[in-house]
Amino acid sequence: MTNNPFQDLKTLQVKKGTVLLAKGQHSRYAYQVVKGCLKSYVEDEAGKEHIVQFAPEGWYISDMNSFFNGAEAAVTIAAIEDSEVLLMDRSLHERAKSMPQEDLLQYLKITQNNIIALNKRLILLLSSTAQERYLDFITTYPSLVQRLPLKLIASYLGITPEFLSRVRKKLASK
Amino acid sequence: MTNNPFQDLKTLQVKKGTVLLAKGQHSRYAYQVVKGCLKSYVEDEAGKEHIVQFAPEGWYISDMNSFFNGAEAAVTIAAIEDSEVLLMDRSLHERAKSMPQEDLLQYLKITQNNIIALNKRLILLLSSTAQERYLDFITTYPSLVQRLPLKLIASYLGITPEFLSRVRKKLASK
DNA sequence: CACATTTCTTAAACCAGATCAATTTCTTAT
DNA sequence: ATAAGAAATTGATCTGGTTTAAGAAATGTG
Repeated sequence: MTNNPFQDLKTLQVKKGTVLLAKGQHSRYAYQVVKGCLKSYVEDEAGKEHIVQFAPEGWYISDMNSFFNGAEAAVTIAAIEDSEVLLMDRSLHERAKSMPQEDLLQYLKITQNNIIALNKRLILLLSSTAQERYLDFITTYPSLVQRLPLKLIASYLGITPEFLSRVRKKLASK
Repeated sequence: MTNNPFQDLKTLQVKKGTVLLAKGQHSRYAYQVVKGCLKSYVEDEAGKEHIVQFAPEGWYISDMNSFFNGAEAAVTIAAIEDSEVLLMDRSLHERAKSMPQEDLLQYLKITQNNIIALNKRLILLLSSTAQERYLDFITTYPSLVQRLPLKLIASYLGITPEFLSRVRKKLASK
């Protein structure tokens, strides 16, 4: 995002694997990724990780319910590459109240795009097979396919790495 | 929602089954439900219906990508009960640009709550069994459980009516 | 009221995707 | 370079949920 409505942000360098927000914590920050890539995820009872979101360069990531409403974070946010992130403090969000109209509208726009993306993902999960979701992923996020380990993509798609491997094999044989 | 930022809305009475927005159309309106209940859904290749959202009294429903960005609607919106809805015209949304700060913030808040709910649903779909999702549904939307046919709830949960029936039988036997 | 239509349930066969376990790449650090 | 761990593939087996089909219960409608 050029022309960021939040100008006075602190930069943070994090190593791959660093946890920026752990489930259950109260989130003080939202993160904008300048370089590298973050993920947010939940763990089920069996300890299996399910990826909610990837955030490569230019993307925001946070636990919105925690960041906006002070709730306990439902997700964990961690770096999957060495990354550089901008910290957007809750107080900055509070300051939205006194933000210029134009910045507020841009903020609103970002939020709306977020909803649109979430809705698309929801529809895919509800109505498509694993193969269809994978095909959508590689066309929607071609650069991420190159970059991310397949097991993370599988987790995002809601399938096991083993099954993704089979899906890919089947696609390759065509 | 009390204190609606959009005051000058037109009311519409619709019979059960009425389609307010069909997939592929350009959505002119977002709908606020005053009475009754709407649904938005997609159909897969097999013609099976998958419910994206229910909108009972007080809820908003629209195809955001169509409403905000003029895209073709991905979902169909229809009444599942005789309903009364408020029409929020695109032009009203455009007028956000000249909206008082306070109204814009309220608008933003609604949008953020929407994201939070979508995220919760996504996490449930990714990490829970059909039974867990049903249990969450009956605690989160107890009034809808009374009111809606089970086959619609099954569609919302991402399972077949037959399997929901089995889940309920299993739960009842405890 | 009776009849039609839709909804809900039950059961058996079936399938997409999971699990478990072993093997083969691919990374990464030393 | 090489060792060691992590990622990816493959095969065998299993399971949560689907499909198909049929009957039972509820709901609407002339």
